[in-house]
Amino acid sequence: MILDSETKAVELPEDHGDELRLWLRLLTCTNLIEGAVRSRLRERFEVTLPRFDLMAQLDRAPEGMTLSDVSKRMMVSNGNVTGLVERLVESGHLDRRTSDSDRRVQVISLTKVGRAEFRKMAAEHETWIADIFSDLTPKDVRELMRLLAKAKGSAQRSATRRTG
Amino acid sequence: MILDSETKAVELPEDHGDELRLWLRLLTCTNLIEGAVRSRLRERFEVTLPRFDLMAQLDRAPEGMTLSDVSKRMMVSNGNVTGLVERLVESGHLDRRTSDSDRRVQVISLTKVGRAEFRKMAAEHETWIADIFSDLTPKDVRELMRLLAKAKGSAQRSATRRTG
DNA sequence: GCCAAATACTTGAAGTCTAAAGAAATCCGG
DNA sequence: CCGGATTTCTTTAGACTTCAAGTATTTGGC
Repeated sequence: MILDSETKAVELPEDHGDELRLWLRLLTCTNLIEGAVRSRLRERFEVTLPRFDLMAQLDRAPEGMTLSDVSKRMMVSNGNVTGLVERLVESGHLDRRTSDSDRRVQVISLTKVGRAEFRKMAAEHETWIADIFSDLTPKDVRELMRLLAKAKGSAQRSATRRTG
Repeated sequence: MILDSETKAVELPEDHGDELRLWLRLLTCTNLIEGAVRSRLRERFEVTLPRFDLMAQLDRAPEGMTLSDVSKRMMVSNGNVTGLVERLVESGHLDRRTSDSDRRVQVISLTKVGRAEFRKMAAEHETWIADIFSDLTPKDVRELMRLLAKAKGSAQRSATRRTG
């Protein structure tokens, strides 16, 4: 057995328990925070997390974004964005117009009302996040940023290996 | 202004941008991995992530779990678990029985088929996760585990402060 | 024992999400 | 400039999710 393991003559089931535990912890951590943010958004502003996220994307793009861009940025399906935008246009938070140069493309942007509401929510949202992470030192934050960036890169390369 | 800032006589808007960026990175990282796992589960086993997660919980509890326990562990609502279990019982992966000691309680457990199928999926799942994190050194993994544990604790204390 | 409170679960309405198929417009090789 | 490939978006079916309200059961104070 030791020989096998050293020579790699046969594939023994390797132990990947640590990676699995890391993944579960990452997931738990994210779900915990996501749940807190979700319920606070609902309580304080009666808005859902997906709507807030969509508005956050648009707040950074004053000239608007196409649905495809939003879809990529938010890492959700195209069809999902269609419905989400539908409801936000309906409620007066978003404007939507067909691109002049390409009639397939829909460009969406925040309305004045939408932007004002988002800014109010975002300011408070930022304090929630700060409170949630308040036990972390600045060094912890930097270190987490660094390691998560590395993990993200690793995951992306893994995805590339899979799909080509 | 400097005086104000030092004496804390007035509340200036503090900069929590780092924490916000950390949260966004955490979310991106998790979504990326979750998406990869989701599509692989679908491709290889035609199973959804929530079903896999539920079976994973039950695999660790040979004697079964109550719906409430599952709900807490998975951090999802009770109503959600009801539907999820419904479909897995339907497909023959889960057994469900009413507790003898408390007729409000439903105890669910994996069927023989369900357990066998899960074990097969879990083995492969573990290799996916290992591949996704393969650029991380063992030290990176340990460090991430430590920092995420700290972040989790911080988030939990934050939630406690909010709800009492 | 009785009854209010708490607990465990289900149901219902609305929203979010995916994958897959379809419609419309553009692109591009010939 | 034609026609197939590609891109962008919508639609559809089915699953998942939350919250809130409702049902059944147990618990605990009296």
